[in-house]
Amino acid sequence: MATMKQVAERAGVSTSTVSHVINNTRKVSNDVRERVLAIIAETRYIPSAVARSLKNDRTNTIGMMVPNSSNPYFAELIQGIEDAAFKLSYNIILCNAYDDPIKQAAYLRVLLEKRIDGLILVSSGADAALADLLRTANVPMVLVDREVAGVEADFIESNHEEGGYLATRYLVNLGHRRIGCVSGPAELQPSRDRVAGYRRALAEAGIEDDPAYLLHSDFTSEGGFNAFGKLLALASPPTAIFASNDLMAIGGICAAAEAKVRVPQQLSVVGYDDIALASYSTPRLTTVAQPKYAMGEMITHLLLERIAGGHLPLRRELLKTRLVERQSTAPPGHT
Amino acid sequence: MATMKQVAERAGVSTSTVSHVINNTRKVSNDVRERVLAIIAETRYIPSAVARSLKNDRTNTIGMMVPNSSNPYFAELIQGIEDAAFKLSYNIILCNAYDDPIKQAAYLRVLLEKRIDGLILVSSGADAALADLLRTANVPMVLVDREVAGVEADFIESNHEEGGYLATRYLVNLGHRRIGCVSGPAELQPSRDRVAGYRRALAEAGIEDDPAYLLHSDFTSEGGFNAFGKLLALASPPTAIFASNDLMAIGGICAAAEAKVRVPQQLSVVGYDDIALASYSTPRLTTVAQPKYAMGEMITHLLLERIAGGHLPLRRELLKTRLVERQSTAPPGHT
DNA sequence: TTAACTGAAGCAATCGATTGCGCAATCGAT
DNA sequence: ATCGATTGCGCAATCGATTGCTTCAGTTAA
Repeated sequence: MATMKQVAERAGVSTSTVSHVINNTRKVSNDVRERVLAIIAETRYIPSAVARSLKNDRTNTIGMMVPNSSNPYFAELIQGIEDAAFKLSYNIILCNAYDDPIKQAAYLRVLLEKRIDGLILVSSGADAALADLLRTANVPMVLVDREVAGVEADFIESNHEEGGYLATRYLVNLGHRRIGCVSGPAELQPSRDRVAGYRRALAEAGIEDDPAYLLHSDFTSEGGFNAFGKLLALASPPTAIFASNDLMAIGGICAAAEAKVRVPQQLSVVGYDDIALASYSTPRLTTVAQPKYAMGEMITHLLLERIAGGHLPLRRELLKTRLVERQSTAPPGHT
Repeated sequence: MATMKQVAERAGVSTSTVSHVINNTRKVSNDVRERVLAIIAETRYIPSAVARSLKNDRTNTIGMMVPNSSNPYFAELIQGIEDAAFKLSYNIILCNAYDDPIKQAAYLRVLLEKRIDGLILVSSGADAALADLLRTANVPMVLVDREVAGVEADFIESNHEEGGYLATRYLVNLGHRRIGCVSGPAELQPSRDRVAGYRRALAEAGIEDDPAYLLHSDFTSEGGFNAFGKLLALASPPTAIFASNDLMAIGGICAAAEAKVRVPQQLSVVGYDDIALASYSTPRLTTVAQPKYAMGEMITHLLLERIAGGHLPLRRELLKTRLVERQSTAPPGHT
């Protein structure tokens, strides 16, 4: 691979000049500029970002740590982020922590060695050491969905409580009284928030909340399948279920079908996230939409502001959710 | 951020020594080693991978270009790759080209500037310039699923023709004669291969293949929805449809439901890819499984061999597919 | 006692860019 | 013709590691 020095020699100029024609950073005579460009084309020279980064102390790279990019929610979120980043000429290094704090810490270390300019973290859990590392690394950072104890940083999430509330209230308004909830892992704050919203809607409707109707599961279709199976096997099963994400809802609908329970006629289901597939699953899924793409853009812009520096106050964004009515819900007893 | 030089000074040794204790690359007395390690811990020194890369000419980073990581097929493939890479201490820079050759070229350029050690490319189309760039960049590379004209590189894909054949033969064996096919974009070789397999199975069964039964669409659930809608609106609609990926199959099942066509009783559907959700969609989707995770591992290992160098012969791997029978298929006219 | 070794650690060049400083040539004005 | 201003470029230090070569002190053998 050609280097700038070689280009300079062949063009009979100094490396400064080559550098300046590449970066348009000071006036170069047309004559020389064209000569240099010709040599660059001829030698197929490609500047080294690593050398540049060493000098500049910027890599134009941002690290993105997520629990699992196979979850469409994260996949779609990543898209928004990556799109926005691309426009601003930043690249994304993607890391899947698989909800494993050890793996997360290992990745984080690598990201810091690679001198990422900023970090987007959807945490898979963190101990004191991690928080300490994060704090002293002093890398611009935005936290998404899950806060990290002991770390102060910009934080973005959608309003999970409101989402849970909207979903449940919708079911209540349809006339349901026996409303189950399949929540995500109990230790995750978003799960808890959604459950809180669920409870608020129940309370508001004067419905006593039956602990048997609340199950925790992981955020997978398999988890949803199993949890729905349990709820439907109850002596007095719910007539509606709020699932904490669309994957679980879809898995749950499968469980219902196998239990010969028809959705939405005998069981209404509301999901969460509004992944692309929700519009085309069978039946089309009523769900709480998180503005994923917009979130992705906002996350990116927030992070880049942080990177740009200045002493901005800590930000905390709570984005609105929205109920999308489709066909997995109906009044109870409907046929 | 502390530098190695600062660590060296505080420990009263030279940077060489610090470097050697960090990398375990030559003997250092216990005395000195411990002193250095103590200073490293105290100053929270983190070595700079960018400086190291400049010297070493290796970044331990591999670039991954895919059309769209929101497609669960790619998302799951990426997981396999990322997992394997992590174990071998490589990181992935993820790039979504969105089937846009311009964007792909722009990304590629950036990846080359960043001096990735290797490239995994699921191409979104390439012109001569791109092929030229790829060839002269001379970066270790493995192509996945889609070849690039004018570029010689290792190539991995699953046996799409066989997959199409397996799916269709299965439908034939169930007794179907009117079998539709919703293929992916016509310009993609995997789409064409799957269609070829479909045709082979039809021919083998002595079924004339009706051009009206073959539709092309993009690889999304929306595309599948629309295409199925058209097939079902035919005067003599198919009793079974082979969809070229699971997203399209799921979207198609939604279209069937809205057309009051019951799956599998009135319409059998076979998908392709076996994404995680296929097991839990309604009905559970019969599909052709691609060994995504294994492919991901193989891709990674192949690429790392390439990176390690030596003049290995060009490789070309065609992985076996497998039909997974679930509940979206049944004999025709079945009730 | 001395020459030959061995073990431990330092020196300094190097990787490929960026950029402040300085120099020479040309220009315009008087 | 002279002088200050302007234009166009080159020199060389620098970013933070890695590593071949050297040096120095302490051992061992003769």
